Amino acid sequence: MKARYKKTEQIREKLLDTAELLFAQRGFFGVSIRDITQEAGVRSASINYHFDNKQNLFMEVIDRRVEDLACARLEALRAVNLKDDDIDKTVNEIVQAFVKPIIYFATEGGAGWKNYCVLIAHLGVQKIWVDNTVSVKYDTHALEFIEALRKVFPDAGEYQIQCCFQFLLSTTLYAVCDNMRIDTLSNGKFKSKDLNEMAGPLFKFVVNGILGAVET
Amino acid sequence: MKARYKKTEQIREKLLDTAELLFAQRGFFGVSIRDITQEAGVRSASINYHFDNKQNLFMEVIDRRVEDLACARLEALRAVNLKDDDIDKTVNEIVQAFVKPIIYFATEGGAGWKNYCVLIAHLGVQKIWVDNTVSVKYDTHALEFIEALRKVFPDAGEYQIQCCFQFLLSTTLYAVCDNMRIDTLSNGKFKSKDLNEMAGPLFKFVVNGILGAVET
DNA sequence: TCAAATATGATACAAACGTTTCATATTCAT
DNA sequence: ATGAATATGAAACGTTTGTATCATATTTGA
Repeated sequence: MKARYKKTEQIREKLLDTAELLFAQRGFFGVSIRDITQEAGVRSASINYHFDNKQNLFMEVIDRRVEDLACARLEALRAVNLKDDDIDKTVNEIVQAFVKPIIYFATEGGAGWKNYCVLIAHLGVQKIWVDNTVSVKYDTHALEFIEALRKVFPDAGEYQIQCCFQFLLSTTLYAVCDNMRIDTLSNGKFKSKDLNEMAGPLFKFVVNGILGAVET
Repeated sequence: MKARYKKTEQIREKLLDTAELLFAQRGFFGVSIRDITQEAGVRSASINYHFDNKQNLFMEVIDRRVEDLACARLEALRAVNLKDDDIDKTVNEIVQAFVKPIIYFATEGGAGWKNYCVLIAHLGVQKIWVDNTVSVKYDTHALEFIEALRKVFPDAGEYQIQCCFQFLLSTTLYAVCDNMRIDTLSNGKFKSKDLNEMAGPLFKFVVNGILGAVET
């Protein structure tokens, strides 16, 4: 680990913020090192100096927030009483433990978090990024949620459980991806920015969906 | 419209197939013209000759199948009796009208269709592509599905209806994106390739989800 | 069959790419 | 205050990018 001056930390943060924004908008290949450095107002060699190379900068962008999100989710999940007899309530709590943290960060965490959520939403549907980043960083905490679902539905098929988690994941990711599709489809009547407003319908949808999908 | 020789059609198809495959794997910016022409075994100037430029080739890749998918969906949707009193059944038919065609094409339509589905799944979560391609090509038929849902749930809020369509869409797109996440999360026990196997749980999930989300 | 239309192959272009270099300037523990 | 460690600025590296050129070859309707 390279020793650092105080000011360096600020430049690294600035570069991470800018990269996060641009990667979220156009993806890894759609953004050049000069795009990032120009937007951040630093020299173009900065990224190679501070992060070695572009790929590594990308990894650090992902890494920077992965812990916060995973921890918030797991903390919420561990507060759920999986042995409760009220299955509807338990499923609801599991779903909320998964969804609420990311919605919270996306809406209240500042611009950085917002961009980060958009970014991982789009990484999640691309095999190359799932292999190289998403799976590596998120699988362990994803497995805890799958485990929780299994405990709630001991009689359900393993495949049904896996599917339910995938459906929960896809609905959540698409909700935070900020593609503004709902804006155009509703003729501007509704804004995809209003993530908190969507939380209600989303919970109902996923909870009822899971309860329906594990039915034997 | 430029007149064409017979053989040209074959080269254009070959280029579209190859571009479709590579764009699906790495996205628009992750693929160069030389990547495509090399893989297709033609000279690198071919794309500019046959398609003017890279962006236009991309558009033609999208265009090539958009009609087939939209038509299959709308045909199925129009066969649904929206006035039926059995709401569960009607919702199920609407969902099937939306999901079945894309699953059919992705599994039985050959490699080209498979790649195409992966591609549009990943375009759907990126604002730049939603704006420039997805919305342009798919909004009209999406609106018909939203309209159908509204007819089935005349008392539901407009926002709930919009959300339901978004949830239906996200679950469907993620299912066909072929990111193989379920393979790693299940330790290889289940394969995301088995789209037909997932169709059952998916229908149950989405139908029950919608019924739950529109509840007032 | 022949002339006009269209496709090919090889090559070239300027611009943008990620990365490296290196002398100079700044920082910080001592 | 000093010296070793670290950061900066400007320039350049060799590739790769998307696109254009143009003489030659092929295809086609007449």
